[in-house]
Amino acid sequence: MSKGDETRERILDRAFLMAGRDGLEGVTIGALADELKLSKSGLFAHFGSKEELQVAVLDVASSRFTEKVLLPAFKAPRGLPRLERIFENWVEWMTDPKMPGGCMFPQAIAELDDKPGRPRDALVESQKNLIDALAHAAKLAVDEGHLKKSTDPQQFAFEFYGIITMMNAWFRLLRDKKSIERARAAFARLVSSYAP
Amino acid sequence: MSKGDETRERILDRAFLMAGRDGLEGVTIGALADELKLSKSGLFAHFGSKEELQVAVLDVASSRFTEKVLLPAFKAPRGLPRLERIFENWVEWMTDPKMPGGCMFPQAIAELDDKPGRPRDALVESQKNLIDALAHAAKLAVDEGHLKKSTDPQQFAFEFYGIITMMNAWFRLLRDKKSIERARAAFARLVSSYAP
DNA sequence: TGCAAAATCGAACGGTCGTTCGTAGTTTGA
DNA sequence: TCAAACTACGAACGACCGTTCGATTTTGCA
Repeated sequence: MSKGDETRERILDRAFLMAGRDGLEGVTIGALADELKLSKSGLFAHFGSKEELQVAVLDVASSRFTEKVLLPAFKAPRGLPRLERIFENWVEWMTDPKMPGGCMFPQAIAELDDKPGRPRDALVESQKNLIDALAHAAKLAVDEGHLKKSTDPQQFAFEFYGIITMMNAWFRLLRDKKSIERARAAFARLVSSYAP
Repeated sequence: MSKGDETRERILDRAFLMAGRDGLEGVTIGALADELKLSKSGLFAHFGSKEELQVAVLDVASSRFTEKVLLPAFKAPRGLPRLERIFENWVEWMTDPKMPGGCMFPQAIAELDDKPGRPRDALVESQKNLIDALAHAAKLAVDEGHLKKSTDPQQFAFEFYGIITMMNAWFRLLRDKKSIERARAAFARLVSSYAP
């Protein structure tokens, strides 16, 4: 890997954390350069525009999410066990102390939902992929007979994601660790209400 | 009402809308002054600091929410009918075309959750009040025999709010009108899974 | 080892940010 | 009616924003 690519990775690694704390718009070229002891112009040259930097950060975030939450769950058998693994991995991701500012996606969604552009497009695509992956896992659970036949996988994914989203909001804003147990209870109830 | 108070209301009314579109941090003194054809300094004098302006906007938002979503629901009989009214009022609030940028709370939560200060405190308090109001309405539904006795009202409020939050995210980011129907379906399932 | 290419830098740009201050105009109550 | 209080203004501030550009250093291959 060339020196330039190495630097680029270092930048994105830091930007990824910063985005969780301060939002995508809060990832500032100057602040980023300071933290990494680079010059503003040197850092800037790696991306050419702030918009490209944001897209790159979003790409990093979604590939890390896939790597930490989705892929490991494939080691669990398809169906309910895999859904449960996704859930637990996701909880861990959202509360990971190595990401003190938390996951950047909720913030990015709020920031970009009314702001057309390449970053928004990138976010929409990654969120659609995520939802599809969830719905697919739910479909497998139906096929395995773990969820009842009439289950709408997209609806299941919607409710699944909603529980996680709510947990994150309470956990971050209210600093309420009970939110994790609440989320687990909600997930259990979700699963049982779709039971065959 | 004095002239000054009138101006202050005009400012907050516009700021309220702007915050839904651009976030609390995006409510800029300069942009706000331009839209209202006021001078920056004239507008600024009404609040004394940006932080105070943010607190004022948050206060406006939570009192409008109470007025539009919670209070009208008191006309419905306590218990399930009232919960359903809250839900429908809330859906209307979230998708109100008179608030083109949507509700500012999800954005404010994401923005402020890692940023200590008076705006965060104001937001936390208003969100706690909201949750308590929801939990109280759920408690009444238990008392009325509309939900089973073992129902944890706070847990019910958590899941209720989660459905709304998810609906909002999909509706805003994916521009998916189906999200409203998904939310209604999720709410129905929530209620039925807590049925006595 | 030499040299082109790649990477990084420093200085400067116009713009916008929140904020301060002295001043002018307008409302309001005695 | 008249002065005091209130309201709004314009100009300027230092700080930071993203971005440009030419110079300088570092890298990696022939």
